[in-house]
Amino acid sequence: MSATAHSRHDAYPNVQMRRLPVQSRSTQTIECILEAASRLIGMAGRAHYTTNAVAARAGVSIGTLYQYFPNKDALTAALILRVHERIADNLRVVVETTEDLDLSTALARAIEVAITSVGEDGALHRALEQEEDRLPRSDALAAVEAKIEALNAALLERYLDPDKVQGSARHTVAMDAFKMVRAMTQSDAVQVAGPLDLKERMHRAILGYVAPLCRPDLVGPTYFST
Amino acid sequence: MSATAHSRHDAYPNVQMRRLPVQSRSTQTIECILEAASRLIGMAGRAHYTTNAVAARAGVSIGTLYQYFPNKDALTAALILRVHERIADNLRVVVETTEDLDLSTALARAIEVAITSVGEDGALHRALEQEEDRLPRSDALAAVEAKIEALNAALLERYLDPDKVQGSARHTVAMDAFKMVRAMTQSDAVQVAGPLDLKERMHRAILGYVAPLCRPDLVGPTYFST
Amino acid sequence: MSATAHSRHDAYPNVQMRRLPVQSRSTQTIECILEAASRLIGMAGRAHYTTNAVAARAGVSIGTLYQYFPNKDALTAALILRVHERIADNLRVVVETTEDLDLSTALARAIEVAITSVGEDGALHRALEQEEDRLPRSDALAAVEAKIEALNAALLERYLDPDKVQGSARHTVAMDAFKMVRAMTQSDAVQVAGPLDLKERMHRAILGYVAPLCRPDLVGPTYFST
Amino acid sequence: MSATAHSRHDAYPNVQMRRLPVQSRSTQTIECILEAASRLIGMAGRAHYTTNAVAARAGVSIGTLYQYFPNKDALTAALILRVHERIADNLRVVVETTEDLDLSTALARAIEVAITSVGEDGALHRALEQEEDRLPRSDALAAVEAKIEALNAALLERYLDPDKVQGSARHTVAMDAFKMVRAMTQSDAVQVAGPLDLKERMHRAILGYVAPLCRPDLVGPTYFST
DNA sequence: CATGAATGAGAATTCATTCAT
DNA sequence: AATGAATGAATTCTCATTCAT
Repeated sequence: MSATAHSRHDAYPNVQMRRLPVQSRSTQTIECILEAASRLIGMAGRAHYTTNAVAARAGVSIGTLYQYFPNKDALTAALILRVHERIADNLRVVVETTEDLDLSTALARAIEVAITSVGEDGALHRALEQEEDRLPRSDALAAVEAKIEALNAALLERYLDPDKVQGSARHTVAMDAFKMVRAMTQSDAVQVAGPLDLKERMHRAILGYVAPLCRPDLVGPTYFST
Repeated sequence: MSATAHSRHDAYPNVQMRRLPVQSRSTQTIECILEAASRLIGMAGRAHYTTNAVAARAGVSIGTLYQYFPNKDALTAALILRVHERIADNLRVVVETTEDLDLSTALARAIEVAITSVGEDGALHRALEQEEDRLPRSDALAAVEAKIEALNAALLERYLDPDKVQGSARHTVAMDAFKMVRAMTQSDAVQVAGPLDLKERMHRAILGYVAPLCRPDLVGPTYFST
Repeated sequence: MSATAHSRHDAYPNVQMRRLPVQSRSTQTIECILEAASRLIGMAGRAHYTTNAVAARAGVSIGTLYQYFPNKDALTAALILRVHERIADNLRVVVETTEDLDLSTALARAIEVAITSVGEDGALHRALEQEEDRLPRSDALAAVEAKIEALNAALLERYLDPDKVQGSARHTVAMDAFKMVRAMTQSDAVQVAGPLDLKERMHRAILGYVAPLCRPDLVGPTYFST
Repeated sequence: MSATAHSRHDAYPNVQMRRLPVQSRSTQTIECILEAASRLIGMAGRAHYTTNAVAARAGVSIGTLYQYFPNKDALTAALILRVHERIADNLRVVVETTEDLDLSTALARAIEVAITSVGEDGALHRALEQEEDRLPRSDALAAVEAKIEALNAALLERYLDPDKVQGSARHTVAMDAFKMVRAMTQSDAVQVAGPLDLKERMHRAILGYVAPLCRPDLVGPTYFST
């Protein structure tokens, strides 16, 4: 191999897809492969995430998989992109449906969506995060991540108090909130229920961080003054 | 080769150390191995974390490594244990040195310690977290984790308001705070500096979450009332 | 795989041996592997020259092969080196034993040696020549080739007429003669016997080329004047 | 997939073309495919000579390629045949245009033609030679080779002295000369220029071999008598 | 006839683990 | 105890070939 054969430790693995799906059959095949990959990396742990296993689970031959993805990393990268696209989609919905709400209520909705979406494939998210570090950031991924950041910023934009946070710090705060949601959602603590369930705890945490930086009149009910 | 040679995918890998170090030379050898493993898993990424590489880097033969660790997972488990012990040590110091401080000041100190310690081996922490999911939780690890939880609880115990949080929820809140620290520390946002630097953002976040659950007279300065 | 996994088409494959044989057991293992590789590439054709086949034929496991050779190209390069070393050895003997002979007799001896040596592994030589083009020229190989050129030059040096060939052309002529021997020896024509057997034809060819460039008094009997 | 899908290592690969081109469009397609194959095997090295690459380069689908060639070996065989046909064509021209010249001049012309033709696709020639060993000799190829041998023989026929070479040895000598030309032309020494350029060296070599076997009155100027 | 998606045997290579010395 | 050569199952990836459309 050339560039090829065993490129597991390559500094810059090629992460682009090999063949763009033009016909509907191809699109479906690719979807099957990604779905299989998702399940394997999410359920069984990295060790079972092998290209052969993915192909088998997708019901296609290993050769077909490599027709679309030049190497395993490209498949993983496609998976990462897909997950981010779903996050962006969810965020977009949240942004659109919270335009007229106060901060507290808006956050409650955002958290609800986050919990639901991560509940579906939390293990996948955790597993992919590690891979993300190692893989080169494709343009497509960078674009989606930019969109996510923009959506996050848009979500908080209306509430942030210009006197307390300015410029890029606005984005930083928005991303902090986003990361807190991700972290708490994925954490083992998810299972814990009871008088203080995850949703309320997350609401308290995010609101506690963000509210003091926002315009008081748009915050809504908080946990402070009591 | 026997059927058991490759235990990579075994359901329950043996995670116990093979031989407890009784002599000082052994202890030193083990320390070398763990140190080498730390560096490899932390710096180069999981892909370069191989038993042969660890042995080479530790300056011992692969046979010697297997003298002390029955398999790779046992080595990884030892690494995880070690990291947790360090966290516990750090926490203990924080607990002891914040006994008489108000919540705000105590958290500031805790955050400082966390940032420093993770700054030293953050990549290691991230990499190990994934392994942790897969490996069986050894008694030793469970004990250290219990200690960490206890220390966290102790840290907040004095401040939490019994009217607002009761029973096990106290632990949950403490661990939430701990996890928020871990998550924010390890996140890429670390690099961001400026008017709102990481330390202050973390302080805001944790305090925002915890303060409303505490006795107001012990909280100290917050970001709310402004 | 790192740079590794499948490097078949790499522009610059690593061709160095991985571990130099220090113990006698290792030396023997390497020798076995090279011998097996020789036979496979020589007898069966490139298609059967696979690392697994080589290991099997050498009676070692595939892992052992890769302990010494980082990839297939390195094995091939070692083979090429070995073949050239043998050529150099043969040449050295010829040079030493023809010091006092006339050109015609010296060439006859050289041709005899060449026919014998190539007769042993002519197919190997042909197969390796192609690989040689593709592989990077290691320092070791360059050194042996330089030695071969020097020996060839030394062989002819005494006979060449300074008035007819000067400077580097002397080397060129020597190498031409050498290549003619190689080419004719390896050619299918080898089988042809009869009134004009291979040995005589080669003698005629080389002598016909070289003699006119040599000092007449040192040439000895030729085929011309008749 | 059927057991016969991979015929790579078959003892006797089918080397016949599947469909004789009767229409001009087919002829053109075949020509495109062969041209693409030529370039790939010649320029990029055997490793890039794959059926898919050939089809892509030829601008046809892989299915179309297999319409005309039952397998890869058949394509290679067609390539070999084509190269030999070109050699035969060149030889024919040389024979026809040297009828009335003396040996020395005729050889000079032949060498010139050889250098030119090999200069065009020398790498291709070298690469194909190896394949030739492995593939079964088709009737068509045997015929062209016979024609080449006949042309070579014809080229020398007039000059050879019946007293010095008889019968089949005449052919042997002719082919020796031909092979020497091929070998020297393809060798690395090609690049060397200077007082003794390739053309002169080849002339010296062939003439040195052949002239002593020829009728002195037809030889022309040689390098001997000096 | 042409297309190109799909196939899968097989090749290269890695790495956890064993065991003779 | 320590060493490190040897092992081989498992993994990634290629490419000749088929066949439904």
